[in-house]
Amino acid sequence: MVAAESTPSNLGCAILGLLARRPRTGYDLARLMRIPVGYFWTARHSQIYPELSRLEEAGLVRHDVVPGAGPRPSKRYDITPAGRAALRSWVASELDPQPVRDLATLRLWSVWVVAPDVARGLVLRILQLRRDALATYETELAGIAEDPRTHDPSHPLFASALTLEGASRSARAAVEWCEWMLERLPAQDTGTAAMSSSGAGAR
Amino acid sequence: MVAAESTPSNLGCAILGLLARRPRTGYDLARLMRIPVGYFWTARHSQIYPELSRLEEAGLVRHDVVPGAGPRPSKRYDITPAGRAALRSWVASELDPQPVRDLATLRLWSVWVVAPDVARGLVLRILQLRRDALATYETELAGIAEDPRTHDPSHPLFASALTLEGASRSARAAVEWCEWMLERLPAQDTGTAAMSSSGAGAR
DNA sequence: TCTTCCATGTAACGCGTTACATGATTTT
DNA sequence: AAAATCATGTAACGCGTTACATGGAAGA
Repeated sequence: MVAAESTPSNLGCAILGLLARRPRTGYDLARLMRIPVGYFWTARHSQIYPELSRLEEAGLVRHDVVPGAGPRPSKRYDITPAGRAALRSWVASELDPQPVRDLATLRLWSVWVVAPDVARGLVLRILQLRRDALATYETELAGIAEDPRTHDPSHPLFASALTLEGASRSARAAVEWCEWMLERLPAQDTGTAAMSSSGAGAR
Repeated sequence: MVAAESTPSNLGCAILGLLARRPRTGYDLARLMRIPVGYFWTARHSQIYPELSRLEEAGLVRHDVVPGAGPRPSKRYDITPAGRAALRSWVASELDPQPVRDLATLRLWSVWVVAPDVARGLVLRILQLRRDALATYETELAGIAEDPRTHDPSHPLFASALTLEGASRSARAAVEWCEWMLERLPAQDTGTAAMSSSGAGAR
């Protein structure tokens, strides 16, 4: 009844989701969109500032100016009741299947064109990336797991625990997959001789 | 030495990866970029046709005209030796960590703002999508698993089996995660009475 | 007769990345 | 003295999606 009611973009809803937890400056939001929201959705500050303007124009957020934090006055954004309603409606709305975009797997699709040791190098690199990611998620999950509020479905920590658990399981599955692939890609037993100078190993 | 040697885009390399397996028309490529390459990388025909022109200009693919297949003459594309070299070089090149973009998890991040039964509905929907995906991958994997060439690292089927195995494991992890979430989101025990007509179950 | 499949392209638009631009405070 | 952090914005460019455009053959 009040505003235009057009559902904001996914980015807009990501921002609303952060502001529903607590008020933030644009700079804060940009940092949080790397960690921890960046574990499943990323955005740069160059996207965030214009989006905040749009959300404000739609009446979903508002801001006041806090002079303290930075050198110049910062804008501290907060979600409005209309914004909260838009967020709820978005969470409950129909979810369509989403296209996947996974460069690592795309490369593996063509891994048959390279020598087995090069293939092994690629898999080892993917394994390293996934292990690093897994460690990050597990550390963060450990930091909140003790908190009993992770069991309260109406508390933000509940949702944080769910998403971190999902990220962990996904990364762990990827790590196991990489190890499975390495079993199928035996390290070169260097034939007979004449191969010691190769340089085939690392990049 | 021959051409400009600028690495083609990811889309270009995806196309080269398909053409390295066998010659195809643009239409064929568009279909394959839905299934099975679409399981980890998607592209529409409106992207593919211009990209084929760019690849041809760079000398990485060439085409001949086959009058048979369609109503108008079709262009049958094939990879050139330079294209094969570019593909090999891309597969072996340094792989950086890639941003994830997962709308389902983004929604779950804000799931604490909705009522538990709405949250359950979202998780059930995600579960359904992942189960469907898992069934697709497993069917396709079963279709090639018997073939001994899936064990030959220089055969395309080897790479197909790797990627399908990864997609399966990822989907299975997601299914198990959804089931884990459902345990934490008990179905509403409907208080006392007056709830028999709910319809809370299916979508 | 209508829809689907084969087959190829172009145009408009939106989202996301990279780079440009400025500048004070705090840490190294 | 230099670099990183806090803090906010704009501009250019590229990739991806949706829609526009055409049209013959085969099946429902």
